Amino acid sequence: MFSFSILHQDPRSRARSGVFETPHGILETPELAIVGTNAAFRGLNPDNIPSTPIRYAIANTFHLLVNGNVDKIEATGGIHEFMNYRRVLATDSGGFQVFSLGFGKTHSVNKLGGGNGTAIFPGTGRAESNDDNPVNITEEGATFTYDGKPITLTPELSIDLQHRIGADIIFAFDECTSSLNTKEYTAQSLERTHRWLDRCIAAHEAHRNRQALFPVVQGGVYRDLRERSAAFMAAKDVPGYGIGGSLGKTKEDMHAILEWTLPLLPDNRPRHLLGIGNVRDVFEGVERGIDLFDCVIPTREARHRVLYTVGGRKQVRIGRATDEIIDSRPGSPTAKAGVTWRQLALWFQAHDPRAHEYATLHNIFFFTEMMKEIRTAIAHGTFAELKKRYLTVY
RNA sequence: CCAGGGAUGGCGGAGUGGUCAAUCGCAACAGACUGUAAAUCUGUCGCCUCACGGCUACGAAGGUUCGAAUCCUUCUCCCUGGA
Repeated sequence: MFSFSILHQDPRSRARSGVFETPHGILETPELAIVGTNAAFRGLNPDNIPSTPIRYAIANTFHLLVNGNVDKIEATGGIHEFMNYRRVLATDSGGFQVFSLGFGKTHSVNKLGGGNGTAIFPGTGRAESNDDNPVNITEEGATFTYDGKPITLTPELSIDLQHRIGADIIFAFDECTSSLNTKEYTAQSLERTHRWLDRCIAAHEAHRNRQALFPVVQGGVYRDLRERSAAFMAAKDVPGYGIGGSLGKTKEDMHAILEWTLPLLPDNRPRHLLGIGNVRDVFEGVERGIDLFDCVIPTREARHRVLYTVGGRKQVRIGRATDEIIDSRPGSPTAKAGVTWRQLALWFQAHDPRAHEYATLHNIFFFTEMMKEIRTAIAHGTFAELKKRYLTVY
């Protein structure tokens, strides 16, 4: 169970394609997980999930917990059954929420960039201390205030919840740091995340044949911390790895982080770059040896009327709409249903749920096709050409 | 025909003598979004100008006033009751 085989290695980069065996079938890599935080893909009618080309999905332990879904999932016989999705599925540990509902919230930072500017919630700007963090992080775990009530997530609880949820791949409970944190804080956090990892591994021992536990490399933008973290995790007997945390303020930062850490991880294990990416980042990640990704972009931007096409990102606007089918390639959901740019724009205008449905189906199709092309290109030794082709418009 | 009510920028709908080119919502337009606090958020949104500023505007025409989307008169149209 959970064996990973590399099928093709790109001769000109660290890109590789492979297969990861799981209880819900083989996961061909590289692949991008579609995010279904609360055991549902936002915008999609659950009835459509089986006919979707999704081969990898990720849900979220924290959100499933606070929404009262863990018990329901357990009662249904697991998350695959619960969400009517029978392929490979992961759950995030809730570690990202330690950041996104805590420091990230008060300082309007995301895991990329330097805070503010792109964040939608007004923040207080730069802060060096962690004192005003609404999430209280201690050695034991992290305490959130949710609906006025405290909720404490510990490594043991996160793992137990993830057992009950039943995804194929689960992530260790970690703290995701941001670029606003100091190196001192990042180092402390990193050490704590390492101690948490040992607790996660211990809590998971009895389930290791049923679910794959991936530790998450942290260390922010600091080379020595990243290397320390990667080395610490590489020494663990685990079926795969996550790369998480602050990936810096620029693309170069993210590339450097990958170049520092990936060579330190066992080559014969899949590496999942958490929360990334857009088209460009997927190519840059694959080129540096990333096998798995997950990102809200395909689904979120679809709801925000951005569609991904072979010609680049395009916003759905009635003023630019044509009577062309959105994507006429084989397997395209908009081709199958005959959805034109104009039709989709009219649905958005009327707040018709089909707008979200087809925009989301389309973006999922686009990213799924792109990942397929990446795998094929790696097999044929043409990854560099494919990357170049995509990056002229992305 | 009588009695009421109403006509505001693409639409809905505030405003009821000056601080009104006119709150707000929708639509439109230009964007943002990277382990989902996100069907969200930011900006523009009468015309001319980079801007200062100018011009035309609140059904129509007159009038009162230093000043009117706001008050008065007449007209046009719409809605609700009653004949």
